Amino acid sequence: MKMPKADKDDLMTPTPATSVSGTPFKLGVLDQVMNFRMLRIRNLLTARYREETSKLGLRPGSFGALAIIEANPGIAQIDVAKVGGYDQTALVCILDDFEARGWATRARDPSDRRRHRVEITDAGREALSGLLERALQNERPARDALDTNELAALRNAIDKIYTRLFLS
Amino acid sequence: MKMPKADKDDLMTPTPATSVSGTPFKLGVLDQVMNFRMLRIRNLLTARYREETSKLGLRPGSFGALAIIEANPGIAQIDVAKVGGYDQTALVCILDDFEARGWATRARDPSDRRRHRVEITDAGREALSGLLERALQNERPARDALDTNELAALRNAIDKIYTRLFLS
DNA sequence: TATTGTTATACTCTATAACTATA
DNA sequence: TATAGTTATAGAGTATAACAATA
Repeated sequence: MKMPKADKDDLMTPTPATSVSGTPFKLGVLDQVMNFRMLRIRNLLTARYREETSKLGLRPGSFGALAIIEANPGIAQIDVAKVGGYDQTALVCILDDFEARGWATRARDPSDRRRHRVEITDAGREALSGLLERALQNERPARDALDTNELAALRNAIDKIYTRLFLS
Repeated sequence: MKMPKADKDDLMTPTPATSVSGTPFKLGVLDQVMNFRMLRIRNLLTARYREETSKLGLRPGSFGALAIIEANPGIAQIDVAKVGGYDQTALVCILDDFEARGWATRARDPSDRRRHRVEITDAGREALSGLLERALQNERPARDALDTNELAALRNAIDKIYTRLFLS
């Protein structure tokens, strides 16, 4: 049976066998898949963070939405959805929650009354600051695994990929 | 209001503003969060692949499970779950599906009759080959965005982080 | 007619607990 | 008593369609 091989396969040396209760297991062809490698560390990075924020009753994506609202005063809901990659209907729940917490306000746009201008409040900014701190603290171990050059290289590679994928 | 800053912040130059229908929007503090950057490209990478495989009736994780079974002949279900990071009950459905398709077999382990030894079939290997090809084809644009050195640096950084996170 | 926001709904994924058979 | 596998079920997340208000 023939298995396809990744391009530049020589760069893709196998991941150390995953050890479960002393016995080593292999990942097989998954070693060739870059997306799988990224998935694993993302799952590890996100698990604890999700656990913490869900205790606060926050939906996944709340942090991102709040950050986008803070950075773009008066942005319309639909643009928050587009920028953050959310479903528009999911945002309705998130913003209902933000209003209930006093983190953001909705107001009709006078120049286009279909639109709701969304603004962050001072309480929202304070909450955002706390959420950012948690997020940074959460990925601290990942950052600390790399030296300055390695971190810069990772950042460079990720942004190059994003630019390529997003613009094509 | 004070916002916390990421360590090594100087390396984290802002992402180019995301343009939606001509208007540029900012990502604000999200620029500092490495996990957010990785999330965005992973979502882009996975979207099309998920779409294709779900048309085939495959559950998310089927590719990974099949690869692990292929690489570890006779592995027990619970070890597939541990290695791949799956919920054990989710694996039951995945393996039921594999058996129905003739991709894998389950058999009692004579030395411990609680365990099911899982083996891939020739048809399963063929299916795995096709899934791998799709996965590699899917991330081709991401690989092509990087030169040889950049790809090696990305791989190095990801594996260093994984090793650190997994062993701590 | 198209767009923004909303509601309702259905479908999927995940997590939990309970059950069996084996050790 | 603990483990491997299974089943059933409830909860959360996501996606879809339909609707009201506005352009």
